[in-house]
Amino acid sequence: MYQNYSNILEKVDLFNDITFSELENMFFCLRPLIKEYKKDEIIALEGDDIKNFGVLLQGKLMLYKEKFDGTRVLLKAVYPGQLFGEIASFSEKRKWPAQVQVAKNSTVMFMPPEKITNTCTNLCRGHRILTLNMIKIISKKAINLNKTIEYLSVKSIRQKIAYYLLDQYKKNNSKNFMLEMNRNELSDFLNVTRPSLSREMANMKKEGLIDYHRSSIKLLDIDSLGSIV
Amino acid sequence: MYQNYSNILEKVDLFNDITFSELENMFFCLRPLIKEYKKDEIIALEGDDIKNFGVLLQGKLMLYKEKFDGTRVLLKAVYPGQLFGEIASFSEKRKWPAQVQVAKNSTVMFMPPEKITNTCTNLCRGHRILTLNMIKIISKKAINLNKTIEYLSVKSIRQKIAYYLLDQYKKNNSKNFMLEMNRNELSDFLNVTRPSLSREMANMKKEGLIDYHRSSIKLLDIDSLGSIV
DNA sequence: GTTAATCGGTAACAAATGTTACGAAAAGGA
DNA sequence: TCCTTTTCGTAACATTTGTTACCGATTAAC
Repeated sequence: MYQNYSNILEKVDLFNDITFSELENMFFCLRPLIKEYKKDEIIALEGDDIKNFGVLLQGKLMLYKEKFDGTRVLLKAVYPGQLFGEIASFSEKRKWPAQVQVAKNSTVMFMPPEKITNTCTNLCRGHRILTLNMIKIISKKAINLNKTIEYLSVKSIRQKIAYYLLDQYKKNNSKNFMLEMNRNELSDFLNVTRPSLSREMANMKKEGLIDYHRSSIKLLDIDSLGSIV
Repeated sequence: MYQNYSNILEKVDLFNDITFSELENMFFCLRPLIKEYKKDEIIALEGDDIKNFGVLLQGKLMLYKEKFDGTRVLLKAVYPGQLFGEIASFSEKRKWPAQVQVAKNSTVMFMPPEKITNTCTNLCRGHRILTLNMIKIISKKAINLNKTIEYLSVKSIRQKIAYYLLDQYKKNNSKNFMLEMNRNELSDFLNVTRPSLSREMANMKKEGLIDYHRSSIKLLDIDSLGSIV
């Protein structure tokens, strides 16, 4: 019954280094629940009790945070292979921290967190790796959160831009690269308004720190960019 | 040999729900390394390879982040019972993310992360709980990081204040409470300057939202505070 | 009790950022 | 190709926040 999903299951980080046949055996023990959802369905509401964490096999989900006035804010999208709710499911409170809504028809695998932490009686290799993978996944999320905090703690727009561009520079290993986001998304990510972002980028261009046209960026003075940060 | 530390070991979250005698047995397998440090010693530099994560048994440590210009910023303090470096030790890169320096003469227990994830041959109860505790600890850190991000994403000072005060309100379960931080620390936490914080608090006092004197706070209009957030 | 150090409030001014609006360039569709 | 929509740059102005400086209140040290 899991055969249909074999190619997706291979891409799930939680199942890294576990062969499909191993996995099939483990599922007898893990007993994951597989559910199909239609677009716009709501999987969980913020504050609901969380029993299982989810693994998205197919489709796309959106996480929304409810604000006081009833409006909601998009937190992030979940793509196939990714987990959601796993951090909350291991926490004390065990409440969904955000609303989960289906953006495209989706297939979700649900698993109780206890199955990750309780080793099964026959001490299988797969189970041990599962635990290790889970720790890695959560650690990685924590590291990414740290990164986000670094961006947000920076005060001036110029610093944010420099910070971001130097990160991209390291990532691309080149002074010329394309931005992965458009101006709107970037301004959102840096938590500033688009015109303010554009203005500051224009200033930096004037001063000869960078050059750009639309998404294509050229870093002209790495040292000065570094000293801004 | 671990007897000296028994009262401290009981307070370490990583060892929750594990009795001291169980722990002593486990240490034969875990083989933790216990080291003493003098004030001002440097335990690790940012970027160093990380082999073990640490558990602070006694003393106080400071984590510093190096900036481009050589200056460093205090990230946070580590107190007895807390872990440090555990997230990085489970990540791909395995580098120390910050400099670790001794603030007060300290005793540190180091443990290799593999010992947490590899169940030992005799499948002891303690080991399973250790893994569970570690997942809980990392999850909790991730949740706290999320909280910090929420504070930082808020744009206006007034929103930050409202956000913070409502959090404290929930925590204390009363409209009257004492702030746990002085103005300097609070302004630092909210990532604004002290005079700006004071000014905005004064405005909110004028408008009848809150009342305060020094550290003692009284929330006068919860609904309005809520609608600010 | 006296003195010094720290903490918090406040105000004037400077600087940074947001707001709003508009137009040109680019991209996408029919 | 032409039209529409989106994206981006830009400018004037409003608002918010930071900076600097000073003073009184509180606390700690002697």
